[in-house]
Amino acid sequence: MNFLTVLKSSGLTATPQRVAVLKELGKKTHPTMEEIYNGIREENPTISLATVYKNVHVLKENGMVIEINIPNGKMRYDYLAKPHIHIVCKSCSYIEDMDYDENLFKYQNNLEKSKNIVLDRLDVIATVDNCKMCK
Amino acid sequence: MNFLTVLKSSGLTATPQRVAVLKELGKKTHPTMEEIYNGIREENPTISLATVYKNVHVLKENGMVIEINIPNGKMRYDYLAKPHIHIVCKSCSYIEDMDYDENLFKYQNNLEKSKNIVLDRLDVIATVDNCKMCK
DNA sequence: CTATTTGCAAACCCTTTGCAAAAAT
DNA sequence: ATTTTTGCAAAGGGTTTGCAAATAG
Repeated sequence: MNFLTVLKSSGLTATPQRVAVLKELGKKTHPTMEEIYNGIREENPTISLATVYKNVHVLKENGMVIEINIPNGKMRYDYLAKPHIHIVCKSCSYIEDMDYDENLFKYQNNLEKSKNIVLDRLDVIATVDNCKMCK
Repeated sequence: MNFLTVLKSSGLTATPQRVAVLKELGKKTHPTMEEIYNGIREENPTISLATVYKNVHVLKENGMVIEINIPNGKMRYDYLAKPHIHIVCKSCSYIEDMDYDENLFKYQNNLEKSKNIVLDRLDVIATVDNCKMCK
């Protein structure tokens, strides 16, 4: 997967910093801004945090990245996700991805029909008190 | 509904400020901290914003209030809600409540069974680009 | 050559905290 | 009398912004 090409074909300016942000988002799952920043700095120590913020937002506005709003936590970002839900552990903040299932699609369809609206997104965050990743 | 009694029967200290916060949350739907604060100040001009924050968190920890994490917006709070989802307009931030339906209950049950977990909450936020409240 | 992006530092906004005085039980 | 809460002001933490220099197209 060529991140530079992905950017150009979306009509975005392909600076090394922007490529690095996209690459970093393709690497980790659900990183915070700080994690993206620190990840990039290993190879590109001169990038600034402000540039990471600006680029993540550009990618978000262009539909390449989604924002995950975790209760009691920092904002997290996800690259090119097909619709899925997030299971968040309240103890350790570990995030697990889960696919949509038939019932969720039905729910969305019923909602759109009954209210005569088109949903932009349907974000589902399930929280659990503990998970298998907890110490 | 007697808010003072509600507090005492939960074992909480019933200060006038805490009663006022609970009363305000019972009045408005999905207020922000600032809106709760300003609402209370009409009748109780000496309350401080810090006190509102502290009390909302006490109420949240005692299960009387839930937190609604809207994309690109301020945190909002909701009094004693039976499970429902929120439809948020991206243009004007208007929030509409919707009941769970059968499919959503099925989704939650399947999820809990298939992963052998018990969910603390299942938060669903649907976003739309425009709504009937938009100017 | 023009438009966009970068990086820095400062500003911003919401939220939390420390602490002494006040109030609740 | 003891414990909890209040209110203030200061600090904190994440995010955004203004702007001149650098880079992309």
